[in-house]
Amino acid sequence: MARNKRDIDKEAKRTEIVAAAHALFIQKGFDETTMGALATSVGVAPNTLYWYFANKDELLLAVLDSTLLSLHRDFMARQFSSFDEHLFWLYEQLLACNSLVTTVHARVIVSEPVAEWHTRFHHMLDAMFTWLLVQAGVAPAKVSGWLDVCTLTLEGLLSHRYEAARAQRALSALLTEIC
Amino acid sequence: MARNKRDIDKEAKRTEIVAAAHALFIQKGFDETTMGALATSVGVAPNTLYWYFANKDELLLAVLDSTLLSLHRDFMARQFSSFDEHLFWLYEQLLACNSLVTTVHARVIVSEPVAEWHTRFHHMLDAMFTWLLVQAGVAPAKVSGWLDVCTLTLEGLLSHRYEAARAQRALSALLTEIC
DNA sequence: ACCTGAACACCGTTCAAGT
DNA sequence: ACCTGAACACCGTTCAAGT
Repeated sequence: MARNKRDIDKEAKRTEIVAAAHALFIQKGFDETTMGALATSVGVAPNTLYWYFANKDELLLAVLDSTLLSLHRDFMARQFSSFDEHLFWLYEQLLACNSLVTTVHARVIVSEPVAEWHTRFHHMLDAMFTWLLVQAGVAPAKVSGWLDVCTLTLEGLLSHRYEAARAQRALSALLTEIC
Repeated sequence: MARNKRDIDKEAKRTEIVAAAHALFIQKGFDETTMGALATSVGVAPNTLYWYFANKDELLLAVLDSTLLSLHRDFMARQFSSFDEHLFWLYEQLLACNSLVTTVHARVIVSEPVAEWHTRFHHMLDAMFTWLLVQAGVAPAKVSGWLDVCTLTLEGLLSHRYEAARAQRALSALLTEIC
């Protein structure tokens, strides 16, 4: 996309803003991060942010996309020996940005673009779980029934911030029963 | 609690406000319901609400409590022939106020009283599911492992507003495997 | 005791103006 | 093209004043 130096600079600035927003959204939360605070963290006037992003929700979408992209990158760079290891790794990764999960669910109701992103995200999760379950030897006919249980349990564990031990126990209960 | 006429009037007014807030929170959502809109809906000045409730979160807590109370009342007035029927009934009841579920999860992070209410609510759900699972003949040793899976799946189905058929399928997958 | 008008602090966003 | 100061609309909340 970025053709000339000007485009590259603009892209770099966008990336810088998204990085700062990512840090603040996770540290303070989306609602608690004001555009003013984000602006000072980047060293710019609040309204300057609106030259790069139409509004706060588009900024959220950019943060979500970049988070998912780096998650995917890390995933590809790893080898997993078992279904368990795979699932727990994913759990730990997502736990680091669990406040984003809650934020998405809150904004889905009021923002159409966020709702679309949320749908796409779940399609991705579904595809991943289907692959994992089939890989683990679950009969394809039974997969569809378990899909939502797996996804929702995982998401619930994140948004409720359960201690690692409890999350482990719940995921284990699921796994031993399915496989 | 209400001793004399004055207390009764005050309690009645509080109940009226809570009822109006309940309707608006469910119809429009918590964030999208301004104190001003709620005030006009009750026919009073916005700041009058602060004579009855310290802030918007306390109003939310009152709505949550009243919702839970009437749910409990309805529950007691019913007979359930099976675990399935019981669970689906609960699902349908909670679906009617699913936006409150999302709101609670969003406010838990920032409001201590809401966090306490949320903890109490999950204790209640845990107790209920334990009772149901034992009733259904699940070995007590296995109950604790399934508890969180049941709770989180139920909550996830609500907050994601899945169509009835899909929710039915997920809950059925859980039930047939557990029992 | 109960209610209100006016005001405050804050926040997302816009706009006209600068370079 | 990129950035800013000033302003706008809105919202939760407070406060002094009314009855």
